Amino acid sequence: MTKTQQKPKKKGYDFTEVEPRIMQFWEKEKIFKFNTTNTEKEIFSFDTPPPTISGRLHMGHVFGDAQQDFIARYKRMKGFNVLNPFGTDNNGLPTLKLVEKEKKVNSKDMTREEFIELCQKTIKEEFIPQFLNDAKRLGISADWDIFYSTIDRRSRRISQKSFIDLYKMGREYRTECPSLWCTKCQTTIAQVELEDVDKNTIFNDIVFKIGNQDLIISTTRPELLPACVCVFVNKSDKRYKDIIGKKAKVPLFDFEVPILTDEKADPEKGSGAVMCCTFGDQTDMEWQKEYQLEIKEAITPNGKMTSLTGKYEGMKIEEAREEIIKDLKNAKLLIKQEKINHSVNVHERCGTPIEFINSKQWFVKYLDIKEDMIKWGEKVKWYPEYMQHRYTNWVKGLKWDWCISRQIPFGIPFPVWYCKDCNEIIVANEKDLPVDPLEDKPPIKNCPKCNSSEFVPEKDIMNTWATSSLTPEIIKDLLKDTKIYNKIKNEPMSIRRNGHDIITFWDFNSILKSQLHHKKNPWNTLMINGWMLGKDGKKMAKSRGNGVAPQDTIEQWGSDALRFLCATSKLGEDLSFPEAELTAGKKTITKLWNASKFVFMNLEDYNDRKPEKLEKIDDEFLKHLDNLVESVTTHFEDYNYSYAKDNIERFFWSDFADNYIEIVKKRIYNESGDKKLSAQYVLYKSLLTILKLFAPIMPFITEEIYQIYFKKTEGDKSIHISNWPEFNRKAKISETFNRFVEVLSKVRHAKTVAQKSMNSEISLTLDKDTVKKLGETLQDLQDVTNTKKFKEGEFKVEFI
RNA sequence: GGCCCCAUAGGCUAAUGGUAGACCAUCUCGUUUACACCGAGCAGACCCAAGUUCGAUUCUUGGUGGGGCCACCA
Repeated sequence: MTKTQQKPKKKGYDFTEVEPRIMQFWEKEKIFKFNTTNTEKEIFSFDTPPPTISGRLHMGHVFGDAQQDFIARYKRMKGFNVLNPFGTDNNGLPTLKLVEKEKKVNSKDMTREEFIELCQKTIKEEFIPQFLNDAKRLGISADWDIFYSTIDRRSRRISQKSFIDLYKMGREYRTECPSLWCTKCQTTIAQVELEDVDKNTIFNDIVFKIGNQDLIISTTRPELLPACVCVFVNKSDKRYKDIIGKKAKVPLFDFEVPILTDEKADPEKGSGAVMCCTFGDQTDMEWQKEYQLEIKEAITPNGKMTSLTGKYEGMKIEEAREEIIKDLKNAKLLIKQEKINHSVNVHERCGTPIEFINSKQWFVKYLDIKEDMIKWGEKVKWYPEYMQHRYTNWVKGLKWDWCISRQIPFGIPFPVWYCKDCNEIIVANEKDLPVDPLEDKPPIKNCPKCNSSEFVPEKDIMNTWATSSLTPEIIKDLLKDTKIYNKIKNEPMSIRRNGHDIITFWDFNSILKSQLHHKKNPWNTLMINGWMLGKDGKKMAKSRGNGVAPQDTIEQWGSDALRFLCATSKLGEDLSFPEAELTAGKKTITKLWNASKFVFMNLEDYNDRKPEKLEKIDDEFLKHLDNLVESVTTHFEDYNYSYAKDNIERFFWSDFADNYIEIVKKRIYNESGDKKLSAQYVLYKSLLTILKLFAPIMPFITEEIYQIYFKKTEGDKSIHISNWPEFNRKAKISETFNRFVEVLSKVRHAKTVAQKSMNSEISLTLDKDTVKKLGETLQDLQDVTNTKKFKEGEFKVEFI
């Protein structure tokens, strides 16, 4: 191959070279560093839900993170001292599963300490660096030095302290009660971790005997027969009038249960008679409480039948169900089977139907303060506003206190021991935190109640949200040794941004904890983002194959283009991955590059001077620019990044590139002195303004252009810490500019219709009124339309 | 069953009590002092019904469709 055949050097904008370089520049120069010594500057702080690291950054992260970053960059340019920390969530089940899979280990074969160590090591070395790199590559402007993990020492300490404080406040209690239980994960789960799944099942009509009389009971769960404690019928149900108060014999198990009445027994459903087992479902539990029914446990925590079930003991739930059905058939006690489809509550992580298992669990008590919780939600500024309904509806629907204990080996332990003799609860001293009761000794030698010296450690760990709900505390604690700490420690953070799917998780729990601890909300504002859906309008999922990997998109289109796409939909709304926006974004980037190149080609003799007097059309254009700045600023203030983007984009393409540049071309080429200088001044100023307005959305291209052309004259190290453009509220737009553009487009139309080129020479006739309106700008109009002969009269375009 | 959001051209979206503005795609024409990742231009849309109104895409109610949350689910 000869030298002449070498690949020609790319002359356009090459994001593959620019973006990684700019990314390194930001990091090296610490452009996004939170100033911890300047206590004067107003702070704008972000509390972001830390992503669970279970692989690489995905589109879901990108969509929300990008939207937050638009705001972070805007606020920074607005002059705020922006606190934009970054955290990762890795103290829960997903991390446990990930590490077990990745390291091919079983957590049960290891001590808790060993496993936690392995988790932290694996996550820290193998997952977090890659994840953070992806986030940096997207241009997330976080201060990477302010970093936490929800399992690190600090988080463990804060989480345990929160537990102890709430316990001392009387907000936490431990009790034996039926809890939502996953027999696969072998842990209690919270209401919010449930998912509905439609399942095909069989509705069985089973015969109970009342003396010689048959009573038909319909059930989907015959395996719970041994746990049956009574039968309910509806008072109004005439069929069963005579049997109320009598006893019914449970088939196969031959024990008798009373027949009671309750409004919840629906005569329309099944036979109208329902068996109550403790605990088959939530209604059973409510009945148990209401009627003080005996508690019978048919299922063990690992999903097997108990000794109560006699010959079925040790079978799995499904096996026992099949066996019992078989035995009922043989005994001729099963008279009908009907296939039905009903929805079942399952554990969202593993899909296992949940059971209610009686066990000792820790709870945060909050059902008594529902009214307060609703009020606290009202004090937050919600963007968009309607998202508050989701919070309020959730609080209104709460039926359980918050069960915060989990029976998994990995997580933050309860800082609790129990007296072996009297069960007295011993909590750790605050100064010893974090502790692991399995390893550490209790803070006292003898039980204060019974003087016993033997203690049993609590081996459960706390639910991950018990910790994640404390991220504002964790973030503040990271800054404990800095000058700025006093300024932030008692103030709510400025904003939390997260997806609408976790309003009931993080937002709710965070508000609750902050209010209980400090009687204050954790932040002033909530910014709720929607989801990035697949191209088919459905949630991106591996199983659907509609996922798009951000790494691929960035490689092919660049981060700016991907961010541009993320700015398409309104705040809070879901977006079906609009591939066309990548094209639009890329075009805009190229156009910015070329327009800048053009502007500076013509500014070589400019030297940053301001003309004595601006040409009329230039002055008018600046007023338009002023209006643009005003509207874009307003939109960003309301977190309406999509409107902001739309406004800038339109102005840049249409007003600036297609019109203004064309208008001043001739003047710049042919004139000198103020006439030329006026155009140069406005080109410089308007291009800089456009770049600044675009900077929050497309940080890389705007930084590159700034560095090449503007840095020398403007002086700021980076466009992202330069000042946001000011606007003049008095900028009233006269009719001149609009009339000018109107005539221009009419001439262009005429040329198109005549199939002439845009710079074909013409003879132009304009009416008197238009000429008057155009005033001094007439010459510019003649230049841009390439008018060689001009006269007054009825509008006409003639070709020469 | 209760609640929330959405419904505009082929796709994605905007504004508005007086019938709608972009962008992508299509089509036509043009193209050399920034840009064929270009320019100019044509064509194309307010889910249905009732009500309020001089007038509704916009407000109200109901319906239909899509998304979500909650409850029920023997």
